[in-house]
Amino acid sequence: MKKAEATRLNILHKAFELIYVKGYQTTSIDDIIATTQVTKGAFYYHFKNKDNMGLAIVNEILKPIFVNSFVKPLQNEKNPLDAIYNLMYNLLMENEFLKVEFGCPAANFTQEMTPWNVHFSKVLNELTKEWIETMTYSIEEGKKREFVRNDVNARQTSMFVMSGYWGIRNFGKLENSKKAYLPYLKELKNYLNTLK
Amino acid sequence: MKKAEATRLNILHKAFELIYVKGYQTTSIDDIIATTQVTKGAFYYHFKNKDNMGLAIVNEILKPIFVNSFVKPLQNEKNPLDAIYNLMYNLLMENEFLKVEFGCPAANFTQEMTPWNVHFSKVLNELTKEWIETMTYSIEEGKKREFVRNDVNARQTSMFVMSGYWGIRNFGKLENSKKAYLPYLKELKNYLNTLK
DNA sequence: CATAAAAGATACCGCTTAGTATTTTTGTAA
DNA sequence: TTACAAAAATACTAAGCGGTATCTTTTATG
Repeated sequence: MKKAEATRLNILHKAFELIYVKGYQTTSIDDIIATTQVTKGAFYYHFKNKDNMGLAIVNEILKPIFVNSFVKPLQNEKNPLDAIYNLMYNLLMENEFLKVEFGCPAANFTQEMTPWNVHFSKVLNELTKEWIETMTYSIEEGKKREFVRNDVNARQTSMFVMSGYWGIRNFGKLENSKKAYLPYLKELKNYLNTLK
Repeated sequence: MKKAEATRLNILHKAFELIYVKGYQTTSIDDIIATTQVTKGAFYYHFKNKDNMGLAIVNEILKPIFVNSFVKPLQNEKNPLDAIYNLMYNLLMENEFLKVEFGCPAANFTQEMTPWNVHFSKVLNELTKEWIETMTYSIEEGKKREFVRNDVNARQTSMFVMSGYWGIRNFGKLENSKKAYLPYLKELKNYLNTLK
């Protein structure tokens, strides 16, 4: 990897961390260049402006993480209900990258940027759509293999599950404790069992 | 009502609207005094600083709305499952105050302020706790009247329901359409039916 | 090794921010 | 009417913001 590319990625990674912790609007470019040890000239060599960098973060950092952690675990799994529960358990309880006190990066971005910048909304919407679609497909396949009742509406279920995840992330943030996740996970299991 | 008190409340109401639409951090005091037609001197006569005003908004504006719209509809209802569904339907589809494109004010505040100001977290936590508690009690009562299965965990269910609500609000914001609410509501109904 | 372009450093600009200090107006009770 | 405090207006500050212009260093290539 070229040095310039390394500098760029370094900015993206560090900035993403800062934004995940502090929020986008309250993370200043001066904050970013201070923690990356990169000067303003270097920053503006690589990015046209702040939003340009923000979009790069979503596309180049958040998206791959999302696909790897949220989408892939649902693919090529035989029993979708187990896969969904395991995914949620993993994301909430075990994932070392996602921290309870900072919530869900995608949800954070959505809430903060949606009123301001349509480009963010667009990309984030594509991201969530991919998740919903994958989960929906996974449930449909599960029906064929008789892991899931035939009268279950796959898309409806996917949206219901995703909503719960986003919501409990926000609640965990408020409580600042993973304990808040446990009753949610238990009830998620109950709910998923009713779909068998 | 004294004129001074009217000025104060006017600031709180207008500021709340602005913050609901734009977010707390990105709503400046200059924005607020511009839309309220109140001068900076008047603003700082009534509030020590911005966060002081923010807390007053949560306590004096958000809290009463929350109790009226979220908590009261669950009280003195015989069938908690119907009450919960009707509440959610009402909040998402009919409530004239809550707008799909701006999400849930309480959730917005939570996400934005939790990393910064513990006072906000505390008040917001009390708010949600009140909701959870009311819903939990309502379900417990429903058990006694045989509207709800006896093996249902009331608190677990409440947290599950609340999470879904917060999550779908964020999703609605992203999609910018109430259509996103419909599959959620359908599946919520399915879920609630399994608790009978 | 020369050279040019890529990459990065430095200083600064115009503007906005939250907050303060000071003055002026308004309401009310004696 | 006067006295005085409550309420509001005005002008200002210091710091922070995103962004630009300009200069210097590094790197790749003939």
